[in-house]
Amino acid sequence: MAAQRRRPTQVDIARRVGVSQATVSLVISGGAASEQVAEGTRRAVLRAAAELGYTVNAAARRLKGGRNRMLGLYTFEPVFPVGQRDFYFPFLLGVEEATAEYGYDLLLFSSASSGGDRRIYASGVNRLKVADGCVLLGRHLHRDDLAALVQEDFPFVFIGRREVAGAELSYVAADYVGATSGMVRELARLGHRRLAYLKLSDGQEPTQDRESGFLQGLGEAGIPAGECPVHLVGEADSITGDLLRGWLADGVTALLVEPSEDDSTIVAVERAAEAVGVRIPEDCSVVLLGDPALGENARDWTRFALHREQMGREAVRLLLDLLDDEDDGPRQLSVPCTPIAGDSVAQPPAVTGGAAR
Amino acid sequence: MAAQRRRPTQVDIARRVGVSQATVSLVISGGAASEQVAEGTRRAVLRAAAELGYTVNAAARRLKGGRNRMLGLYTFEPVFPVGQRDFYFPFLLGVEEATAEYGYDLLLFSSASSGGDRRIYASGVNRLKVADGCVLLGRHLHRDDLAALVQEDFPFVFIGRREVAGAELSYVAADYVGATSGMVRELARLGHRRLAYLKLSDGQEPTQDRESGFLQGLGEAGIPAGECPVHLVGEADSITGDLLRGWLADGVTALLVEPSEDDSTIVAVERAAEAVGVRIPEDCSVVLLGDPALGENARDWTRFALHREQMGREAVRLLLDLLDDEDDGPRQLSVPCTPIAGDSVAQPPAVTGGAAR
DNA sequence: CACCGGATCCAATACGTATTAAGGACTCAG
DNA sequence: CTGAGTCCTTAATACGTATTGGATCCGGTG
Repeated sequence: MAAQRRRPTQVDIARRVGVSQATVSLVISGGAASEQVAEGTRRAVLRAAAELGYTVNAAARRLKGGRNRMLGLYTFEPVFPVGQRDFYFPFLLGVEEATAEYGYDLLLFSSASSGGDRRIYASGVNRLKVADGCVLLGRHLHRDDLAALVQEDFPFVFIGRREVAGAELSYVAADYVGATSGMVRELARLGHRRLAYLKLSDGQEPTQDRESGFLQGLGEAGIPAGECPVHLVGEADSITGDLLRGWLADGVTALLVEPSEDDSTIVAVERAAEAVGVRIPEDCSVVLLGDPALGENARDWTRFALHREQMGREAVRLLLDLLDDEDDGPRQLSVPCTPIAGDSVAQPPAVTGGAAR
Repeated sequence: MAAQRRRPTQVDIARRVGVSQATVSLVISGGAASEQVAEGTRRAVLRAAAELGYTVNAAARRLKGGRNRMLGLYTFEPVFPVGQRDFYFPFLLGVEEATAEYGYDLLLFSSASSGGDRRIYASGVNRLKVADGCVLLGRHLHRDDLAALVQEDFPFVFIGRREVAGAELSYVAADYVGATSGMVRELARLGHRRLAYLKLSDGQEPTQDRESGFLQGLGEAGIPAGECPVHLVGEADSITGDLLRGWLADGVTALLVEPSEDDSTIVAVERAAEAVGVRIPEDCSVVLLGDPALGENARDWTRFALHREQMGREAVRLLLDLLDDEDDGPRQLSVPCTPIAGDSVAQPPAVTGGAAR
C-alpha cells in the first residue's frame, strides 16, 4: 500500500536477494556476461526484480555508456514550418523514420528559435552537443555557425549540399546538376535551341548546382551558352511581360525557372506570360528546376521531383556511419531526382521548321 | 586540428582554468547559485567552456536529479503518421511551438516503436526519463505502461482524457461531453425528437465522454433516452441500409456518428444512406461527433472542431506547471470544442408537423 | 599436502554532474 | 594583534549502472 516514493534500484534488489549490486547488474544486463552467474542466483534476482517492479534507469545507463542514443535535428527554418510545411515535412518524416529504425531518439532543437533568428551558438554554448550527432537542414543558414561546428569536430550531416571555406563537410544533396542538365537535354531533343534561365540571386549552393547543370546541359546539346540569357531574379517583380516578350523576339523558346521558397518566381512567370498573351507551352515551354509544393489549383508544371523522404533517411544513415566509424572523413551523397513530365513543355513553335525527333 | 573524440567535461574546464569542478558546475548551472562566484572566475570558466566546445551531459545531469530543459513527446501512434497525419499533426505543432516558446527542446521518442507495437517499457527500460517531463499522445495506449508511469511518479501530461485505476493523472482533453450535449440540444431545437447514436466499441474515454454528453443532452432536451437507439459499431459493415431504414421507420430523424480513426464509420453511413435512397439531410440529419480529417471532396458535415493546436500548447503549459510546483496534484484541463454548422443537418422531415422555432 | 583450475561472486571504480558543509583568504573594527 | 565577518572556492558525496580484476570455495590431481 505504502507508495514508495523512490523507485527501486539494483541495490534494492541486491539487498533483498543477498547478493551484490554487481551481480544484479550482470543478470539484468543479460546477454553474454550473464552466463557466469549461477542459475539459481539468476532466477532469484529476476524474481526479486519483478516483485519490486524494477526498471533500469536510462539516464544512468547512458551516463555509463557515453552515448546518448539521441540524434539531433536542427533546422534553420522553423521546425514545423506552417507556410512551407509541405516542402520540409518529408525531410523530417524521413529523418524521424530512419532514426526510429536504428533505435535512436530524435531531439528537435526548438529552443533556438527564440528571437526569430536561429543560431546554433546562442550564448556561446553549442546546444547541439547534447545529441550524439545532428542532422542539419534549411536554406537560411549561418556560415560561421557551420564553420564553428566543423571546427569542433562535431558529427553532423547537412541535408543539401553546403560548402564551408577550408573544410569539407558531410551532406546528402539532391543532384540538381544532373537533373537540370537532363532537362536541358530533353528540351534540346524537342527542338529547342535557345533557352532562358531564371536563377535566384542568393548564390547558395543549390542555385550554383542548377547553373552548372544548365551550362553542362547546353554543352552536351551543342547549344552555345552565350546565346542563352541568364536572368537574376532579385525581386519577383523583375520578371515582366516586356522581358518575356524580348526573349521570345530573340528566339528563346523555353524557360528554366528556379523556384523560390515562396513560389513567387513561378507566379511571376505565369503572370508575366498572361500579361503579354504568351501561352504556355504553345508559345513558350517552361520547366521548373525543383519540386515546389504548390496549391491544389496550380497547373501541372514540367519539373523534377526530389526524393525528400529518402534524403532524410540517407542523412541519418550517413550520420550513424560517422558516429560508428573511427575514420573521420566527411561523406557526401548525391540523390538523383526524377523528371516529371507535366503540361508546360511542348515542341518549340514552328518558325523555320519544327525539329521532329 | 587534433580531433578529440571525447566530449569535454566540467573537469576538463576546471583543469584548464585552474579551479575545481564544483566551481565550474556553479557557473555552468547559472542562475541563482552562480552569484556567489567571483566575476573573474566566472568569465574565465565561460570562456574556457566556449573554447573547448563544452556542452552539459544530459544523462549525467538528469541522473543527478537536475533539469535538462528537454520535454519529451511520446506517442502511441507513429510520430509523423503518414495516413493519419492531418489528425495528429496539429497536436505536435502546438506542442512544438509551446516548447520552443518556453525555451525548452523537444525530444521525440521514436525509438520505442521497434516491432510496430509502441511500448514505453520496451525492455524494462523507461526511456522517457531522460527528459524532464513528457507529453503523451495517442489512442492505442497500453494501460499498464501508463499505470507504471504514474507509479514511478514521473511527470507527464496526456493529450486526451485518460483514466488509470487507482490513480489520477494529468491531461488536456477536448470537452466531448459538452460538445455532444450541445449538438443534441441543437438538434432538439430544430425539432428532432428521436436520435440514433453510433458509437465505437473500444470503450475508450473519448467514447465514454461522447455517450455521457449524448445522454446529458437528451435529458436537457426532455427526450426519453429509451427511445433513442445506441448502435455499437464493431465492424464498419455493421452499418447497413436496412439498419438505417429501420431507424427511420421508428421515427428517428437524426444520427450522431462517432468518427473512427480511418473514417470508416462516416463512409459506411454515407454508403448505407445512398444504398436505400435516404437523402442527407432532407430525410435524415447527420452530425459527426468530432473533427476528422477527411479528403478534399468530402461533404461539409455538421460537426465540431477540436482546437488541437491549442490543446498541444496547453499540455506543455500544464507539464511545466507540474515541473515547477512542488505540490504534485494532477491537473486536468478541458478545452471546449467549437460547433461547425455544415450541410448535413436540417429540420426533421414534416411527418406530423414540423416544429419551426 | 601442495597445487591447480573452474565456477561463482564481489569490491572497487568510473561515468559527469549538482549540492553542501566547510575551509581559506582577506578586510575591518576594536 | 585578535576576533568577527565577508567572500570565494573546494573536498566530499550521491545519483544508478557496467565492468573488471581479483577473492573464495571446492573437488581433483600429482
